[in-house]
Amino acid sequence: MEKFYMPTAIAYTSGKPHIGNTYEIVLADAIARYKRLRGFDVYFMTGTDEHGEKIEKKAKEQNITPKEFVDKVSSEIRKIWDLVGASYDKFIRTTDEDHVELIKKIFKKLYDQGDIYKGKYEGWYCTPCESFYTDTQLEDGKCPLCHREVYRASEEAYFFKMSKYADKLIKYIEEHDDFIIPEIRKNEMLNTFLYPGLNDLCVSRTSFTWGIQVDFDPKHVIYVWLDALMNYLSGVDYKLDGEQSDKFKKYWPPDLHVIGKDIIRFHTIYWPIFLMALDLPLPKHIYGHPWLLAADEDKMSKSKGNVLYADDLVNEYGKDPVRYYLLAQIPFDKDGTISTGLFREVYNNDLANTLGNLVSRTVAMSNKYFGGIVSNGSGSSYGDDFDSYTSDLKKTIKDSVASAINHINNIHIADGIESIFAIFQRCNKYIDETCPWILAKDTASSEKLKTVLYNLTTGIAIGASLLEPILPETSEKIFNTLNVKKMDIANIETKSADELFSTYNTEFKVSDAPEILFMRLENDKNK
RNA sequence: CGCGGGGUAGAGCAGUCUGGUAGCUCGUCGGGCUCAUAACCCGGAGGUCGUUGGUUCAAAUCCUUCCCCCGCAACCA
Repeated sequence: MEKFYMPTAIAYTSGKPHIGNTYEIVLADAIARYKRLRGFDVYFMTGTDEHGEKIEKKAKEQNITPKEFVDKVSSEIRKIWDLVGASYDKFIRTTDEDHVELIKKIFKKLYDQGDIYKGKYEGWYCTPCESFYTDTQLEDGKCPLCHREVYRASEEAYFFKMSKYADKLIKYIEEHDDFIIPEIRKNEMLNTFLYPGLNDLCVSRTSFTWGIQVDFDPKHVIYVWLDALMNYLSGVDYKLDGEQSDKFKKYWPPDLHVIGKDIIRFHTIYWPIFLMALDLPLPKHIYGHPWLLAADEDKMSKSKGNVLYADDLVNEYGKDPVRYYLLAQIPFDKDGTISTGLFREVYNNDLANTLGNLVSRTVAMSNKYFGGIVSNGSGSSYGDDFDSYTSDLKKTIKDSVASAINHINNIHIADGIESIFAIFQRCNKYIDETCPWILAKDTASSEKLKTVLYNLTTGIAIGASLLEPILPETSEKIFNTLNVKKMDIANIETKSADELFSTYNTEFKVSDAPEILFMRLENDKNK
C-alpha cells in the first residue's frame, strides 16, 4: 500500500483562527480523504505551534502562564478543526514532551557538527520596546513602534550556516520543478533569497524565555522556526539516535506539505536546509496555497471588523456548506474572497438549487411514478431524440468525471468541483429534455420513464461518489436517500460510460421521505 | 530603477505562451416547463480587452510609453 504523508502547517496559538486560517485544514482534509479513497495509506498531520515571544506577552496580559494560554488556544483550534470535519491522523503540539526532547537533541547535534555557531546579533535597540530593528525597519531613524531614539546594540546569539547549503538547495530546486508549487512561489524564493545570497539565520533568542531552552547554554531559547518546522519529524517519531521508529521508516519523507503562501519561505528554504544538515530526504512537494480574503479585498482583521469564523458559519449553515465554499471558491494559485452575501449566494446556487433540488426532484419522481422502485428500462434504443439525449448525458458525465479526477489529482480542487457540478447540471438538463411528466401520462412510454429515472439516479450517484472527499456528510446522505452503494473512484475512472450506467443492475427502492439536503436561504439584506 | 502578479460586460474570472468572429459563472431581461427546495431548461442585452506609440493583411494576444492595484522582501510568526 502506497503511503502518503501530508502535514499541514501547525497553527500558531496566538488566538482563535478565522475562516481564512481554517481553509488550510479543510483543503488538506479533502486531499487526505481523496487519497484514502484512492487506496493510499495516508498520514495526515496537523497541530499547533506554541512557543515564542508573542505568546509570552499575551499570556502575561491575561495574567496566566504561557502553558495555560496555549492549552486554551490549542484546544480551541482543535475544536474548530473537528467542527469542519478534519480527519487528521495526528494532532501535534510543539509543547509535547517528545517534540521538545527532539528539538534539544537536534540543536545540539547541529551545533556539534558545526552548522550552528555562536555569534553576535547586531541591530538597533529600543529599550522601552525591548526590540531589535534592522536599518530598514526604522522609521526616520527611530523606533517604528514608539518613535523614540534607538541605539546600536549587539546580543549574543546562535546562527545557522545557511550559506553552507545554499548552493545545494538552489540546485535541488532548479532540478525539481514541482518541489515548490505553484511555480510563482518557486521563482519568488529563488529571486528574492537564494540567487542574491542567503544570510545565516539567527536561531536563538535571549530576549524572552517561552521556548525550548538550549541545554548547554540556558539563557538561550531556540528560535521558533527551528522548533516549529521539526514537528514534521517529531510527528512521525523520528529518532536522532538509536533504533529508528517504524513510523518514521514508513512515512518519511512528506509527500505533500500544505502550507500558506505567507510561510513558504520557511518551508522551502530553511526547512530543506535543516533536513540537509540532518542528512534526510526532502519533501516531495510543498504547496503554498493562496488566501481567503474578505470581499472588500482587505485581509481579515479584528480591527476592520470583517472577520468571519468557521465555527459561526458551521453553526449557522452546517459543516458541508462551509467546506464547499472554501474548496470551491479558492482557486489553486490565486486568493479567493468571502463575505456573508457571497457565501449565501453560492450556497443557494450550487448546493440548494443545482444539487439539492436535483436529488429532490429525481427522488420525488421515482416515488410518484414507480412507488420508489428504480430499475433500468428494458429498451436500449427507441429510434428518436430520446436516444441522443441519453447518449449525450452519458458522454458528458463521463467527460466530466475524467476532468474532475484529473483536476483533483493535481490538487486543483476548485476546478475539480466545477467538473463534478457539471454532472449535476447535465442531469437537470436531461430532465427537461426527456420531460418525465409527459412520459408518465402514457403507459406505452413506461420503459423510457424507467430509463430516465434510472439514469438520473446513476448520474447523481456518480457525482456524489466523487463528492465524498469534499462533502462527506452530504455524500452519505445522498446514498442513504438513493439507497444504493457508493461507487469506487477507481471504477468510475476506468469504466466506460455504458458500464458505469449499468452499475446498479438490480432494482432498488429510494427513500420515500427524502431529507432536504440544503434548505434554500431567503434573501438577506444584511450584505 | 529590489523581485513578482494583475488591470477583459454590473461583480468575479478564463482567453495572452502557439496573433485571426472576445468566452465562463453570478446578476439582469425575456421565453419554456410544472417533476422539484419560486427550484430547472433555453435565449437576449451588456465589453473602444488600463493608457501611448509601433510591428502586421490582422493585436486582448508581440514590442514600446505611461498610469493604477496587489503580493513578496527589509530576518514577527
